Amino acid sequence: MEEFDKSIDTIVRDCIAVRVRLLNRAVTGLYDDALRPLGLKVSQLNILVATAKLGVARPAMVCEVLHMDTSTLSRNVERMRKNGWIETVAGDDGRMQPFQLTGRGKRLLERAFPVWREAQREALELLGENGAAVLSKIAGRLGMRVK
Amino acid sequence: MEEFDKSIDTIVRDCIAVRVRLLNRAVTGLYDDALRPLGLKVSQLNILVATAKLGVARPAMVCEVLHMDTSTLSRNVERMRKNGWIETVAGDDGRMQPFQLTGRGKRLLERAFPVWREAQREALELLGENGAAVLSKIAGRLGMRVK
DNA sequence: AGCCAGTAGTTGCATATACAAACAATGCAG
DNA sequence: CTGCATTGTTTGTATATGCAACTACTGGCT
Repeated sequence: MEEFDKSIDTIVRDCIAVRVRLLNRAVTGLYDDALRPLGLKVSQLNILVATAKLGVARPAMVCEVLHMDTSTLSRNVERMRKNGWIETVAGDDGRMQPFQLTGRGKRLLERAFPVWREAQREALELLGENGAAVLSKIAGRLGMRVK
Repeated sequence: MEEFDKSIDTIVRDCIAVRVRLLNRAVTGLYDDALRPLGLKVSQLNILVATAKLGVARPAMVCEVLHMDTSTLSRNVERMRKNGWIETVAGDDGRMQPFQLTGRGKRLLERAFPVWREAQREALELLGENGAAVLSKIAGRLGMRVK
């Protein structure tokens, strides 16, 4: 077999990025489908949850926890602010743009919880208990610790 | 503790989507960083590899293997066609838009291979042998089989 | 006070992603 | 052989994502 074909087969057989991205599309779709009736996407749910957990959240904090680019979050926050789910609050340092949940955002989260649980059940079925455990360990390795 | 806070903690502690998406960002970044000097993104590499493997690829086939929306692929293909990496070929069925690698696309893939290997090494370090094995099993469960 | 390096966020640009709707070609039912 | 359901792809629209460049603010150094 040609050298080229060997390389291709290696990538097809082993590439971690292909699999992670595939899994991401599948799992994201699972949650997005479930949340669609609420007009919410799982990406936004993640941010709402992080905000709820933090009380008053600063963009840099959320980005660090979620390994997300600040520009990505910036636009997400803007959309969610427009939706009335979060509101910016004044901070002592003028550079910061801290934000927190609104009452409406909190009510949305309450409605989202049972929906999330069902999607979570399906995702767990896909990954298996072991898969979920391994995933948690890897995520922890990436510094995802939310106390 | 309030019911609301319990729900939030449950999501923070267990949510599979958060972790999968976090891992996706981290791993995609790893490969994208490595491939940047080639002007190539890992998403495009995936498609080039699939195309190389298939010889003549039809959008629907690639989408099925990668669990990707056809519209997503459509735009990717268009970009890569503009870059001269792939070319559309005539098919017997007029609805289909089959495509294949160009010489230039093949040469790009050849140059990409050693770069991929290095990113793959880093990704493997992040996931661990066990993590990679578990991931493969899950991906297989999603129907990712490329013979 | 005034400059400047560092820090926090936002904006410009490009790609990635998906749902829904439009489009195009096929093939079958009558 | 004509209408129509089916199939394969593209387009419209919206969100997600990240790099690079920019803006805004702070705090220290002089």
